Amino acid sequence: MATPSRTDIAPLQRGKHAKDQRQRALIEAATAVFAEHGYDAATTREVAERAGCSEGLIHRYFMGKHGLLLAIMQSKAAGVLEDLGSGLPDRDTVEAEIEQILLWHLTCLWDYSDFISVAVSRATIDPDIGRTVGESINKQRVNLVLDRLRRHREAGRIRDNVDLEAVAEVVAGIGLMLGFFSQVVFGMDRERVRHIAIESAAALSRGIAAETAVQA
Amino acid sequence: MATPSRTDIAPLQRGKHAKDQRQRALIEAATAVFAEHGYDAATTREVAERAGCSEGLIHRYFMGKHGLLLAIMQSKAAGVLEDLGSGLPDRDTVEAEIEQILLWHLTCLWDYSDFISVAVSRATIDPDIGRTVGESINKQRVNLVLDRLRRHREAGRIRDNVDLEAVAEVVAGIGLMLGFFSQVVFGMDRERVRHIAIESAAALSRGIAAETAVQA
Amino acid sequence: MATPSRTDIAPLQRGKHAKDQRQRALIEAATAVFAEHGYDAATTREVAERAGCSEGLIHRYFMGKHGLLLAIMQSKAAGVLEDLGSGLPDRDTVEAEIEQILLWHLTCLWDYSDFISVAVSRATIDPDIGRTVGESINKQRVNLVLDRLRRHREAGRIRDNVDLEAVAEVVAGIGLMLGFFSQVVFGMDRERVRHIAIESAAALSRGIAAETAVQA
Amino acid sequence: MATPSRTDIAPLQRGKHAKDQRQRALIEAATAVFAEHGYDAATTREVAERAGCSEGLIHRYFMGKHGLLLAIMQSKAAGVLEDLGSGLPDRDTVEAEIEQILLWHLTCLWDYSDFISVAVSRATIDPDIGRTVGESINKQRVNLVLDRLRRHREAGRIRDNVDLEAVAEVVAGIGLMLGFFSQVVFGMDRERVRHIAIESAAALSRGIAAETAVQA
DNA sequence: AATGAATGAGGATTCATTCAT
DNA sequence: AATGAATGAATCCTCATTCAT
Repeated sequence: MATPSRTDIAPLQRGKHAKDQRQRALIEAATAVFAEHGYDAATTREVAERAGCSEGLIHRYFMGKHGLLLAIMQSKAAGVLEDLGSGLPDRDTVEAEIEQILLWHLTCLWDYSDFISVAVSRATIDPDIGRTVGESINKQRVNLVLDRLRRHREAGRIRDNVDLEAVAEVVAGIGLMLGFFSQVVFGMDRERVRHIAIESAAALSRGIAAETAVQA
Repeated sequence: MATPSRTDIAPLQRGKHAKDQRQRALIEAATAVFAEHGYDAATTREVAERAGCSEGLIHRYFMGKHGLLLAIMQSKAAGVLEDLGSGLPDRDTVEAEIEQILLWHLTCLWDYSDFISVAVSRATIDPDIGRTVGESINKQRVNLVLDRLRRHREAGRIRDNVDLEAVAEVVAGIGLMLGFFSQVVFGMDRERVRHIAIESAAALSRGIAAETAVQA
Repeated sequence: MATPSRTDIAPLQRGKHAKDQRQRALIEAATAVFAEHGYDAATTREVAERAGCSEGLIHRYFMGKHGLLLAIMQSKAAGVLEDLGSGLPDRDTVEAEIEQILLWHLTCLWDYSDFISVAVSRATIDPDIGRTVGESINKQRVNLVLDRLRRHREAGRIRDNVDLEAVAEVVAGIGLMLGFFSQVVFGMDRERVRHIAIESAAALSRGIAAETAVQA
Repeated sequence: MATPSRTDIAPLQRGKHAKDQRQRALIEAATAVFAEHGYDAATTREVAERAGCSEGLIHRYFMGKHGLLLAIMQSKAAGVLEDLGSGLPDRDTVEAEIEQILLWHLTCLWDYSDFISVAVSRATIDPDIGRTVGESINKQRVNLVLDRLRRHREAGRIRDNVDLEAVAEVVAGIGLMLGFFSQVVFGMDRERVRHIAIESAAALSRGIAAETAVQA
């Protein structure tokens, strides 16, 4: 999946935008290697080898191993949120909306599982990473969910006495749990996870639906 | 020569169950140190120092650093589940039940945050740990939730068409999210987390409640 | 002395003697950087930066870092001896002669302290440098002193039984000691050093003066 | 050459005072290696190999390469001064006194040439070393010379108008010049150096002798 | 002719593990 | 049974040098 289409054979060209390409390759390789062995146990040598360039470049480009980790976080966090923002159409019911959000997490976090692994395993140790994960990734995800729920509330589909922010937090949390832990960490069957997502979307949406809606 | 006979203060006595005591001290120290720096970056030297004994013992008792990690997992996983099993009385309503479960997670995972940090950050890297976390900790937690929900279903308080196992999975997931990530990793205000737990218990219980219950 | 007269801003002109200028800049920069960090610890990058050109030029012009060191030695050794040869007028008394030589050392070695630092610290390690320092710098310095003393001997101002070469060696040695070690390395007060130079010139000249001279 | 008399064959014993022995061996080896290649170019690996122990010990004992350098300075500086302080009997004439001092330098600095090389080549670069060399080694040497000259002044053998401290500085300087630079760096014939020392002792002592003494 | 990007060999240092006491 | 001294493998990083532009 990484670097899917290299048109030419030669991986290392001298000039031009080869630099960007190599930085990208380094980030991809590092994401994989860090996810596999853990950041500390991963070696810059393996990263460089897998990226097809010399170790020195890691230090030239990213000012060391830790800089590379930071670069991963920035680059990937942006990627995740971009993916999340686009391609989720508005839904007519709260249930469909939540279901869509959860299913999106299943797909996206599966694709980004290496990155999430690295982020999660570093979040408690490295303050920088912790902040990035907490603020950039989690908060923005919650906000996105919140925006979507607000539309439904305004349409009168959500009870008045529900704390919408709390619900958004929970939905985002369930997304992370199912998308990352259940699927990736615990290796649960993906169909089963999908089912759980749909079930919980149903339960939760029923739980917050406006009372008239329930009766209808 | 070192500390030959300390009658009172001495944490290290010669005979008896001094061995158990030292093992315990080592496990406690290692939990803290591993949580602080991460398993790989943590040094056996610091662990030994904080436990007040020599590095060599780590190898004698646990057959190395990794063995110590395993010992932590076993020892602490048992502790968490034991805490969970006891002291949670049956509740009369589904909402109270779920709320109680979530609030328990908040307390317990806070107390065990070091252990959870270590477990979570190693789960994706170390297959042994991954299995322990997945099967011992997560599965048993889900089962415990499931048992409690079953009682309510049998009492007719839960809809027939709800997949109870899925709900148990979600409840346990929310517990982990709020108890560990929100509280510990993201440093969210604990009162706020508590509020979210209560809100989501309410929403979820409403969502799975038997229809008559809703009308009532 | 460095960057003697750049009339315009542009340091890098294309044609002409821009090459000489850059070589000179490189040598000046290298002298300073080598003196500051020591030859081995100094980096070609810093040299190039300070000279305002690219690292590659060091290899094109001097065939590498060591070639640059050699170029420094040649260039600066010539400079020192040139300064020494000129501008020291003949003196009427042995004392004035020796005093003048010593005081010249004080001035000149102060100006060239970077170069002397490099030369001295490499002399014992690098055979090439050792030879340059020993033969080019020291021997020629001694010879110059010797020439001047010979004039005084021929004028009957120096005892017959004095080994003039030995005295020349010692005078040159004192010059180096006071001019470099006392002033530069030990950071002794320059006025104090000057006083010592004058005192020792007096003592030494008395010690080698023809006996009649003493009685006079 | 170093460590000439190890009584037993086994170089590495486990317990007891093997530690002191290994520290000594490390210092000796490092002195040689640093003198040969220069501090920066010298490798801890070669030091360890030549000392017959592992690189790790350098860091355990001396907290790194630089600590080893410091240890050399302390250890050897003490050695030089100890050698200097003892075994120089009082002399009856100023000439004999100065001659003895200079000849002692020739012997001692020859024996310690590796150490002096290291000290001199680092003195201008490393502030710590510069201070040690300047204050511990040079100042104390000058003071020792000064003490001896004072005895002769009190005995009326030295002119009143001579600045004794200046003379001491010069004598110590000549000692370093001849003992280290002439002998070691420039590789001058040792007999020739000896001759120069004697000549300069004669000249200098005549130059500072009390006037009556000259007439006598 | 000059640049600056890339290399790769090599170095100090760290640390889990072993072993003699 | 416990210590702590010693090891040596392995790591991140630096930097002189080369090369394509």
